[in-house]
Amino acid sequence: MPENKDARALVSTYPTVPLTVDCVIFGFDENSLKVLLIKSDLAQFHGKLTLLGDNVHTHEHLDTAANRVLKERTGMNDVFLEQVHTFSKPDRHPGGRVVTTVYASLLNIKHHELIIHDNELKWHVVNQISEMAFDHQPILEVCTKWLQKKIQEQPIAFNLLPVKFSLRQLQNVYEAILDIKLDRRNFRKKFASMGFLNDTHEMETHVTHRPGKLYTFDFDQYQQKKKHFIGIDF
Amino acid sequence: MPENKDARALVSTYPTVPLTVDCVIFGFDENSLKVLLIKSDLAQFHGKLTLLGDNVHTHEHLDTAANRVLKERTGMNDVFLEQVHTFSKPDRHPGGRVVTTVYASLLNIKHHELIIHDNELKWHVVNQISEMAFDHQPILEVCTKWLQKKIQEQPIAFNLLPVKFSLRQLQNVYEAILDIKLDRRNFRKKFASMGFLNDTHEMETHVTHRPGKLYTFDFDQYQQKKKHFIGIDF
DNA sequence: GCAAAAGTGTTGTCCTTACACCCATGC
DNA sequence: GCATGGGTGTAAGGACAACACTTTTGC
Repeated sequence: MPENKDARALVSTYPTVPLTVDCVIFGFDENSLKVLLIKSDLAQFHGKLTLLGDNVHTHEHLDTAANRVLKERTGMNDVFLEQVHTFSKPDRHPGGRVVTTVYASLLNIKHHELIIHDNELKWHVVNQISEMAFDHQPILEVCTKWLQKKIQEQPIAFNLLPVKFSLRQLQNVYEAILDIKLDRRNFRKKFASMGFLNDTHEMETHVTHRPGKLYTFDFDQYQQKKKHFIGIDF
Repeated sequence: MPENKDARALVSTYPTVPLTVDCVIFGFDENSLKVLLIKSDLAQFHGKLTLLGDNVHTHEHLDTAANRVLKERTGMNDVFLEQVHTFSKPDRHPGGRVVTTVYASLLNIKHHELIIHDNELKWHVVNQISEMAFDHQPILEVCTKWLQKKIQEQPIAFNLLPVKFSLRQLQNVYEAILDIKLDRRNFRKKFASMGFLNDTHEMETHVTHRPGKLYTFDFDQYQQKKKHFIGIDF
């Protein structure tokens, strides 16, 4: 039988835990997938790399906290920010029990020159990162896998590119993130047939080869045409 | 410059929050998707339906907590349990700030007769649930969408069925969860061509029509053959 | 004129879809 | 024998994979 408990009294019996958010901010430059990292403050991790994180305020929504961290650490408003997973191994933090919810964000490196350099904030090539503080290395791996799946299902690769981009740049994003080679002709046909790319009638400039056309992504078209049923496939 | 902070001192400055886990336990019976729910203890929600939840212990991994809740509430060990999302709206709980991490689980109703009936633990047809306590209604919607995506990508529909099942039962699972009609012949061809079904050479019994063959799902075959690259498609 | 990448089409294969008839069982 | 769902094949269309040559630019 329900005991008609008082909510506030009940919650006051719950143990409490420090919460943090960590942001995995992906960027793309020089044909490599990069991630924005800082160096740890903590003595235990003497200068090891960490994700951009901070504790969550007492009455703060985690989404809000992630946006706040992104802004505090980089000065930027979010381009795209999504909750990926919550990590809770009891000994994951040397300072005691801390649960962290991880968000991922994608942005264009060139559009967001780094102005804040606290804790040596810098872009790092994802597959050249050797060692990180806390459990941030496995967290980054989870987020990279998340990104690999995501770019195949949703048009978020465009967030990594300038507003106007060439098909080669787009293909580079896919090849770098998925770590595969794609056939150029088939790749172009695929995107042409989708109908989400607008020809700007502009061309690349200052390239040492034949310039390619520049396109923009037509988000409205995508919203109208996007699929809702994919098909059973595993 | 890093300040070489002490980890424990740093964490002690973080605000702390009560954490819970909630389990969305899906089952399938009488051609309907069902979910296991209890009635709320709380005065505010006088008998409204809630997910199976509990607070997280001080040094407990969230995965462990979810498994514990599943066992405490139903007496069962998990069939399949996966973290879906963490919900943190500051006012989501009338007792004050509570953050909850939601896990989803799928199991076969017939294999797990309910022995515990605390808080009127019962199966409810998912699309006939009118009102729930807390934010559990939107949480359930998120999990239902998660399930719709998941059954198209991974062979988890089998967790909802007996070990030996007919193709009709399998198709019913897909049709009920995705809320679509599928062509019977194409459905059968699809699964036949996958090669993950083993013919048991047994038949349905006590059915009022021609009995269908019974199959088992070959998990080893699946592990060997499963795809790793799906293809760009959005 | 040379290097480097852009641009372009066809063919075969496979997967998906649409669709209709006979069969085995319980009653 | 009748109602109910089981079991089966084929043809057309669409998507994907493989593959080579010409064009444009900077230097």
